Amino acid sequence: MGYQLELRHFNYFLAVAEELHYRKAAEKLCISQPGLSRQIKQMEEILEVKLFVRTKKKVSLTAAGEYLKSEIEFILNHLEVTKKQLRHIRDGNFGEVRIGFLGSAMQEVIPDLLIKLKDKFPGIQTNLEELSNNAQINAIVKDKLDMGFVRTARVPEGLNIQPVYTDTFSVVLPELYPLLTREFRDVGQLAEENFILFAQDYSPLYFDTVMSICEDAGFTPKVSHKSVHAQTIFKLVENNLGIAIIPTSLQYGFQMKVKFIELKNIPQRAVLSVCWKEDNRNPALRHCINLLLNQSR
Amino acid sequence: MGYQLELRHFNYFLAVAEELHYRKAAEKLCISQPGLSRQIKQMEEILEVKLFVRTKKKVSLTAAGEYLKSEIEFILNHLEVTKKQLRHIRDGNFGEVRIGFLGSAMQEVIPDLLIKLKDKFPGIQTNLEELSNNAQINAIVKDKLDMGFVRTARVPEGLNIQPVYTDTFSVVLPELYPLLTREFRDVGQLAEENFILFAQDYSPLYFDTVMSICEDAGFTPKVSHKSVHAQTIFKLVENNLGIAIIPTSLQYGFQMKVKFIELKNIPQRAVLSVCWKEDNRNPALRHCINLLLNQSR
DNA sequence: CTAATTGATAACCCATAGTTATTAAGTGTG
DNA sequence: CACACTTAATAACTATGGGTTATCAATTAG
Repeated sequence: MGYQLELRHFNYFLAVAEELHYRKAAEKLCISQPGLSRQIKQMEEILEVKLFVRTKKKVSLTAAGEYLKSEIEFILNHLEVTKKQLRHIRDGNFGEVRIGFLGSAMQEVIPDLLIKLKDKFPGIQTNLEELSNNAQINAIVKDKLDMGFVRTARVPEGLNIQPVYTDTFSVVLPELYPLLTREFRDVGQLAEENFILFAQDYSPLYFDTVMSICEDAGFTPKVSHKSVHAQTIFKLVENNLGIAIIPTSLQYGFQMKVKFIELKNIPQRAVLSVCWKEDNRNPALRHCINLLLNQSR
Repeated sequence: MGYQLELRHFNYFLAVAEELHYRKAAEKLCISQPGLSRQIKQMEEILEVKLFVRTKKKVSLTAAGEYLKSEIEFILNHLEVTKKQLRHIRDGNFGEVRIGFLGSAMQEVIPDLLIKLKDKFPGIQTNLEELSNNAQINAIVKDKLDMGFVRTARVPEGLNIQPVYTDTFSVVLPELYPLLTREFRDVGQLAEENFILFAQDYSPLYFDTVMSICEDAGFTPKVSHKSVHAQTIFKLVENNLGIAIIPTSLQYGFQMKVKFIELKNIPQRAVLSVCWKEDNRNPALRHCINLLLNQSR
């Protein structure tokens, strides 16, 4: 009767909603099954809404339960972030920003940002994680990440995206490849080679752009290998397994027996963008974004 | 110890944060003061963060407490909205949309929307509230309102705005005013009259637009009265206390002894826009916005 | 000084979360 | 169909800890 909804109910509800099995959920929560049953029942009474359908050995969510699940996930995650921020504030820090990035952002943009952050906002903690374009965007939507460095043109509704670094492309050739830089005119000369590219699902935009570079030069490349790490690509090139086209800045920081020819005369550019959720409540994020966008102009 | 944060703590914390006085807060919560003291202390232990400073008869929030207050307010409000939505889903309804509006939106746009909603989504409940531009925008930012009908050009970051109805302006004159419609050429003829306008802080854009209409006609109007209700303005005009310039559609629905002359030949238009929060999680809102934006094109 | 605030502490009580034991109902096998 | 073996719900009990009252220490006001 005069009961009150509590966070405990939320955790119990989520466990059942995930397992769709009272005993298993109770085990996961380290409580007994009847206790769990009663709490869920109580929750339904408090909310005056049926959340689960128990029928013939099967537990399933009602429409309302489905909706509640996503909202509770949102609230509990928000709470976790808040707790973390609280500790940062207590320690005299301003907050934490969780940053996702593609490996290629580590060459220029991220070190720059970190140095400027340390200078202007020494209190802001950073938490870096290397992820694919899609993984970053999903994490940002779910508030698991505050911002991401991606190579993509379109993002879901509710996300903002701004270019922060524009790069030419370069061809990567084995060190002893019989073509001198001064003899190089355009990519068409490499039409017969095998190409090694970043995997399409890792960065669809990159993939399409490289294809368009080749098409502009009048051929369709034979793609022999796909990889997600620059190092792997360079290694393959070094071993004469093919050639590659990559964003120019990626060449720095590797010691490989390969040579680079920058494609200055084509219109395509590799654009690295920063992406964040419009309504992210993390105040430290705003400072980061401002630093990034002002420095690049 | 192995204590756990609960919603109860949130409500207690908010009461103390608002009253800044344990006894008064305890009274408001209908519990005893020692109980409240203990719960707050426990909360600080769980979070490992001091939330209040108790010093010499005065209770005040720490920086962390200040931050937590705003986050808890956000979470509890979100929870209330979720509960309401749950009941709508249970009742076979799709959800509830809380709509704010300026009085002038009630003539055309809102009745239209409500009829279409009833037709296409009979399950969506609406909750209408007449508010000023600013009050609406603040409420939308704080998730107290899902959408608003405003006359303004700029909105804070995170809000979307789209025009839904464009209107000419009309001059409002007393019924017996010695100027026939066919004699009317431009507003300049009314340069010597007193003007009655909507209050500037009620709708800054309207105010500026009317000023620009007069300036284009080569004079600066003498503003004698400001009001927030169309009815009041008409009443003042009826009693020869001045003349007005209003969005044309406002004239419908009133029985007043005034006449209207539409200003068809000036470029200014009164634009009514719909405004909503980009990341609003209310699924019913999307349907509303889609209905609105499709119908107006 | 005394009186009247304030929030914190201590000791107690009882509501209720969580327990164990059991039941009812469903599923599947031979 | 009887059988074992699930499942979640129910009943009765236990004990944690939220809320209570009584009191204290500290500050402020007169």
